[in-house]
Amino acid sequence: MSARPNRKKAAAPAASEDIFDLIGKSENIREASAAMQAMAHPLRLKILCLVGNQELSVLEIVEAVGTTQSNISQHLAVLRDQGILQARKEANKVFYRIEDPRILKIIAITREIFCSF
Amino acid sequence: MSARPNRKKAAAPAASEDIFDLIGKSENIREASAAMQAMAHPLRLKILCLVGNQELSVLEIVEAVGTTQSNISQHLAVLRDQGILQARKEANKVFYRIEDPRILKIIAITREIFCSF
DNA sequence: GATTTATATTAGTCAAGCCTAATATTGACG
DNA sequence: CGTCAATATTAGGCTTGACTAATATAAATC
Repeated sequence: MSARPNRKKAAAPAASEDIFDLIGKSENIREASAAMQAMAHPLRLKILCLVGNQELSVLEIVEAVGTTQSNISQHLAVLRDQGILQARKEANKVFYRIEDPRILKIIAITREIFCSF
Repeated sequence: MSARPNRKKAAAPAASEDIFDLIGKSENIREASAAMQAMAHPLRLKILCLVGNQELSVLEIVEAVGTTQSNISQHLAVLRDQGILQARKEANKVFYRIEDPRILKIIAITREIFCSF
């Protein structure tokens, strides 16, 4: 077991810019990175798992997640600004949901991978 | 359009601990969060996309990604410590690969979602 | 219109993450 | 054994992120 198994072609082109055309534009990387970074925080991930395909008010999220209202509000803002969560205001309350099916898919797979059920 | 559409049951149990049994143990959240956080950095995401299901040496990664060797080495260490990348040393060189099919799946889906091809 | 309820915003502090530069390790080869 | 090549590690400064506490907005209710 010393002969470098499983090696495919190296994909190391002369100009280092070419790589972007193979693995995606750097813009794509930025975008994906930003979205993942927004989702990766433990509280925000908990919020996303909690919301799922429902629609929850801020208060419900605060009570379920268990931290300050201010803290939750700031995390919701991050997710909202990234376009991951959508907000709907009704009278006094604001309801959050995940509109983008791609986000739902990512969360579903994350669950599938990291949770036992 | 004012009557709160798409609302399912609120999933807001009395004891706030119960939530963990519904959306996953807090341990799962931590684990998933850590893995996502490791993958979310733009350079690290680029590394992961570049490696894919190949096996690349550090030098190849450095040249393709385009930053300092030290910088790459540190990012590789983060991914290695998280168990996302596996290293194999052969003589002078170290080859990195993604062993876990779950990680490959996440990357594939991330690509599918954020890249146009 | 004053108070209460629900949410958002701001400011300040503290910790964490990232990059650069320099140095250390490890193996190959003369 | 000394040098080169490949990779890893450490230290330093700097920027960013997160939480707390306090304050602001906005709508409902009395």
